[in-house]
Amino acid sequence: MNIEQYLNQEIHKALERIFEQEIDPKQVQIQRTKADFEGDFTLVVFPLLRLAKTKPEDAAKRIGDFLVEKSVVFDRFNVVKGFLNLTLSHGFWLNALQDIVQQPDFGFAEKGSGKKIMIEYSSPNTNKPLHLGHIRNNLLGYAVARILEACGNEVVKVNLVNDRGIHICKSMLAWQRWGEGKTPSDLGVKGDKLVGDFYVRFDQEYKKQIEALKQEGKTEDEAKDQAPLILEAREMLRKWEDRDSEVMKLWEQMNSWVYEGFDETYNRLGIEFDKVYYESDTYKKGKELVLNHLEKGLLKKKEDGSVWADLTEDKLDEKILLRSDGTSVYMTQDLGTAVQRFADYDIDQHVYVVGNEQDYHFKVLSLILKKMGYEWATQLFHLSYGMVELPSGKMKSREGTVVDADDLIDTMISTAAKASADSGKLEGMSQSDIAYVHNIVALGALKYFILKVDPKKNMLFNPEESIDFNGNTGPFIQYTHARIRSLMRKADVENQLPQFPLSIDLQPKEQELIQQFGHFPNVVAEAGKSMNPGFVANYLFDLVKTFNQFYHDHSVLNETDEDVRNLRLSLSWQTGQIIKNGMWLLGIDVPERM
RNA sequence: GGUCCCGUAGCUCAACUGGAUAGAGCAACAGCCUUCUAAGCUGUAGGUUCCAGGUUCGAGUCCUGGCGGGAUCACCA
Repeated sequence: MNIEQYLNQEIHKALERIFEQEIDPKQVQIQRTKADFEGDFTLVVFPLLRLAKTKPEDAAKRIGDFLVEKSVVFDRFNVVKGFLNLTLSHGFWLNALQDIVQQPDFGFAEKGSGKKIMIEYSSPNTNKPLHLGHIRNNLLGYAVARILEACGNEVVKVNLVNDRGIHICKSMLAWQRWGEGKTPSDLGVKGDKLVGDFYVRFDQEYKKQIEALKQEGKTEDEAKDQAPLILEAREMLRKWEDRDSEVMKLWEQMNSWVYEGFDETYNRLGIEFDKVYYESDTYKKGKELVLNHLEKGLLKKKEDGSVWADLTEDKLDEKILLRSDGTSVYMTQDLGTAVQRFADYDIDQHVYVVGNEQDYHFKVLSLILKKMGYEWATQLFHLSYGMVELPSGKMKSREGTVVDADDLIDTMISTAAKASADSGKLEGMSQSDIAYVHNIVALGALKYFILKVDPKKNMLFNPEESIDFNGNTGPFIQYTHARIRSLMRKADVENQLPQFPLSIDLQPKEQELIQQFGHFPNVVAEAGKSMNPGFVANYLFDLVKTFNQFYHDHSVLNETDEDVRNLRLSLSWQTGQIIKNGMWLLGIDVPERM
């Protein structure tokens, strides 16, 4: 139990005694007191006026008198309008710190107390390298997975790779024709880049053919439909579906190149999966499910043989589930995999990290499953996130404005290296240690920059200005951690913390720090509930600011009063622990030095 | 056009989900390196929270209607 929960409980009990009746916990609103007012926590008395039947000020005073008189926790109070500002005793704060220090993993709920949750994220196409949009997806998915885990849930992280379809055939065909048999290692490029390049090549050649056909008098649509390249690509897809051995071989080879490239990028980003699904294995799933429900009369078949779900009574359109040739569409696959995953893994919830352009898709998905009678249909959660926009607008591959994930990471690392060299703080360290620090600082900057923004909002990314290392940034938080670790080394208390006495005066900023320590579990819970890592990011920034403000003016090592010195060392150590834990939730490493 | 999301300082974002005088960081200006790491700290300046109504003790937050931006409404995935 953290500080806020404890106070809530105590005050709730007191209120029931004062008003001699049961009180809805929702009416007990306790918040941290605003900086401009005296006090630590504030009780909002407006919701209680119906019980008190007096003016707000009088009710607040009555409650304040009672609390201060009956409990040693509350030292004094003041009343401003309907706000009861309570100041807690020093003893309470010191006890709270004592409790917090004794819980090494504090903020993290006990394992096994929660639900089993599957989270799907990343989900790339194999014909394009990862770009900035994927980075937001990957970072969000990974951070949310860790936060859910910290909230006591068992989490299964999965990736669904789109490795089939006409777009893959385009890359394959282009490579076959113009690739001269050269592999990624022959050319010295990443596999995913190579395949992406041939996808682009296909498109270029395809356009030339379309132009040529238009010169011959065909319409745009006819030209698009009849160009030799597209016909060949379709033929290749047919062969793929017939498991033609030559096509399969090519497909497997080119995919393996892509996966190698993806894995490298995932590694650099520091993200991972418990299981990878491939659409080539799952794309037929769902057909049987649809046919079953067709028999039951839930779905209907049109004259041409296509199967539809009628959602008009839910104010949505009709949705096709099987084409007239009997094949599955995207929705059908997702229906099938959802049913299978809930059965195979016995999960309670399923989170999909997918961009907001698919809001409609997921709305329909859970609606259809609900109509099919699956109780867990309401437990599908679409973690919908906004676009990453550039100063020039949206990323468009045709205009070459796509920000490539690997290029971006490279840029970040060289920027971090330069900033680091300018400061000269890493002198004397080995090259590999220095490279390690540059790497985690660069990625810390990138990850924090993206995660601090509310997922559902579109966000702006300016690659030219790159990312700051000052202010509300990952490196600022990492830097504070490095300084705290340095302090611990110099004080020689790394492994055992000194005990501090329980009778010592606390400075306001010291109380504020302890308050923030106690708030951390709430932040983690809130981040889990709303699947918003931004809560954690912004909390860490607040904490670090408070720490820096205070410690800039107070030397710990030169402190002669041993009690004060021990207390401040403890507060520093604790701040370092929370930074480490909090950044871990975001998937960001913290260095010992930087 | 229907539906969904967004609109907060010059810029990028917060605001503990209905609480007090809307806060940070960039950028600008003025200070602080004999002081545990200056990737830091302290100040100054910057606001009709898109507009208009409504709900109530209280609205950036909730409801209605506008305006602006984005997404989506495929036998693509």
